[in-house]
Amino acid sequence: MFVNSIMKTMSHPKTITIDENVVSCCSPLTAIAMSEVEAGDIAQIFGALSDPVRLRMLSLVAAEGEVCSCALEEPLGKSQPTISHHTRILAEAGLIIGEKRGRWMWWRIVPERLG
Amino acid sequence: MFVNSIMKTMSHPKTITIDENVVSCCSPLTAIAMSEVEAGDIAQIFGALSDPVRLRMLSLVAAEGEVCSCALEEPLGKSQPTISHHTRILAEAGLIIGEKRGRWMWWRIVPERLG
DNA sequence: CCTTTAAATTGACATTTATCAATGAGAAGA
DNA sequence: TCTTCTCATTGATAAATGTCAATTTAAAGG
Repeated sequence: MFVNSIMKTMSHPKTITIDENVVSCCSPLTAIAMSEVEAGDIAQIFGALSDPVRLRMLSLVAAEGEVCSCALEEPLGKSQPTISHHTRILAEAGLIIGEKRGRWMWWRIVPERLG
Repeated sequence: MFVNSIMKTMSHPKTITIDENVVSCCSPLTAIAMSEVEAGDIAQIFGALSDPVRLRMLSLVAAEGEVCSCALEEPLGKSQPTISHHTRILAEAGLIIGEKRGRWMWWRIVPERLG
């Protein structure tokens, strides 16, 4: 239910029709793993989503539509530098985008990424 | 494109109709963040997916249908204890399931989780 | 039993990560 | 210009993570 989309980037199942009795468990695999580069790219996105504070942050930004950095400190119970740290990680993963207006930094989700 | 499914577990956007001029950027948010418990649960799943080795491992298991632990060492270039470590994390996140047959541990994906 | 084999566990270590206090940089207003 | 305010950056620290060598556990087969 959760990870549907990611698996589409992986190779498709292959039905192996070789005689099961002959193939020992440790014979080389017929499939080739996802490339290291691709795996690293995708892992970065999942890494951004692997922290509870960032998930709650995302849920707030998604619910509000647009949120100022300073408004996130109180509901998340984290210091200003920590909020800045997490917004940066989400932004670097392309999940949110920020716009500075005057003194304030406004964040919103990137819909193509978080649909 | 990647994270569609997760966002459905987050609160829905609310249209705020309060006078924009009055609301300063740091007034309290109207939305409530995802609970810490829920965020922790989801973060665990994303955490399992946030490592390149585990993503490549998943791609191999998905492609082969069923893979023995020992068959993963060579294509992933990791030691036996490291493979065991990663299969355990994927299994604890409910993404794969293992079955011991004789000496061998066979892994397959949990389709309801990775569909 | 004893040996062999596959996997899990333990212990150690280097790297990464989350956090905050302190400081720096840029914008707005008096 | 001077002060205030918001955010970013730096530095420090504790905790978590990925990795492997060594050991233990468990299953098969003499």
